[in-house]
Amino acid sequence: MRNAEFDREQVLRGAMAAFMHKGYTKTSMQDLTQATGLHPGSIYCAFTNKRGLLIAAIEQYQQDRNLQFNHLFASGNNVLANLKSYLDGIVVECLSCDSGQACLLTKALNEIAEQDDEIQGIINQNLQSWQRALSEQFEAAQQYKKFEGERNSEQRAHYLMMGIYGLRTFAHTHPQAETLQQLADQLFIEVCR
Amino acid sequence: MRNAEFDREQVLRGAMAAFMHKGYTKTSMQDLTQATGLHPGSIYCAFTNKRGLLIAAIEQYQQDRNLQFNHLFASGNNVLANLKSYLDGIVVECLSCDSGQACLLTKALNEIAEQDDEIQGIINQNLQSWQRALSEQFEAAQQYKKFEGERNSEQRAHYLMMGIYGLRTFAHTHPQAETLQQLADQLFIEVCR
DNA sequence: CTCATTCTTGAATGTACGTTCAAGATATTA
DNA sequence: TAATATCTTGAACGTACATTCAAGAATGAG
Repeated sequence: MRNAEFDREQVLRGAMAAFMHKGYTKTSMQDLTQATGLHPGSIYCAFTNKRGLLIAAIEQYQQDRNLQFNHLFASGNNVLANLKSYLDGIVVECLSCDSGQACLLTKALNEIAEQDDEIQGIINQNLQSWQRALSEQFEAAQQYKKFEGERNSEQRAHYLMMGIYGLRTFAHTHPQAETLQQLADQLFIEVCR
Repeated sequence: MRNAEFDREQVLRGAMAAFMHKGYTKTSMQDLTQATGLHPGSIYCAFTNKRGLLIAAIEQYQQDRNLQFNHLFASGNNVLANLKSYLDGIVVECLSCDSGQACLLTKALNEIAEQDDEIQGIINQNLQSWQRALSEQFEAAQQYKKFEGERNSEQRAHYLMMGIYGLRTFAHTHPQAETLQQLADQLFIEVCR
């Protein structure tokens, strides 16, 4: 008989930002009411829990990332150039560390790992789907370039993910454009070898 | 007129384990009294704070790691073989994830980053010294093998650190020996190219 | 043995947090 | 417009936490 007043996506992006900035545990409900513009009661009505809000935020994060990913790789050809752009984008993201622009998935993974099986499972699923998407790109890339190495697409995806995880952590201690860019370039060369 | 009864190193290793397992924020004082065998009052007397205990634990961690590192690389020759062993050791460590065997430095870095400047600084210093140690090994390695690539030792150290960070995170979602070992092998090949 | 000093103990304290809920506001239906 | 259903509000609640402190125990000096 009456619709919710708030914009769910906007609320979730606010929560996302808060969780990414402070981490799950250190983000208080007060932080979240401020970040989402919702009062405690509304949050509990809509998401059950602080934990439920995190889960919903992760879902939204994944959806946003998927859209962005698909958009970037939409152009049928030039797969490797797209991959390079993708990596460069991550470097830029690491540098714009105004408010701890980490990946929500890995941030939550590092914090919750081995504590909350359900969330762990959700994150794993999302990272798996990311891995699959990367694998597909490497598969497609083979039509444009014959790789020297004898690794399959999944192994390349694994290596790239490892590199991106590492790049993000490394950026915390070395937030310099040239250093990060050089690492990303090297990573790109290596993963396409 | 009276000496402390507890063994400082033993206490700090207990605290280390607790912090690595649950993360700083989620480790309660109760956890810490259990992990260290000390009562709250003693902890506050000896380390001022929960935060002070973390700082002391990080210091101890670094000292332990340094010892281990120096021991492994003590043999004057065979630098590259040592490096390989070092990486293999990390893989093993990632797999023995009984109780979240992460690196305390990166764990704290991911959790505290941009929140506590002093701790951030301490971690940065420790990671810098690790980087220097790795650089030195690559420098020494040049006497045994001429690298193809035109990267300097510092750049190789950077890349290796990125890889190790990434490997540790990757292990959370793929705790399988062959997958991790393959990534470590690939990383070793790449960093020595 | 006695005293002085230091360390240990763990219950008590204040605070900050996640969560609840009943009253109020608003929109839709008839 | 009246009735009803739903959403919003934010103060109040219980709990769990980091921290304190005063009393007790142990050590070394004289």
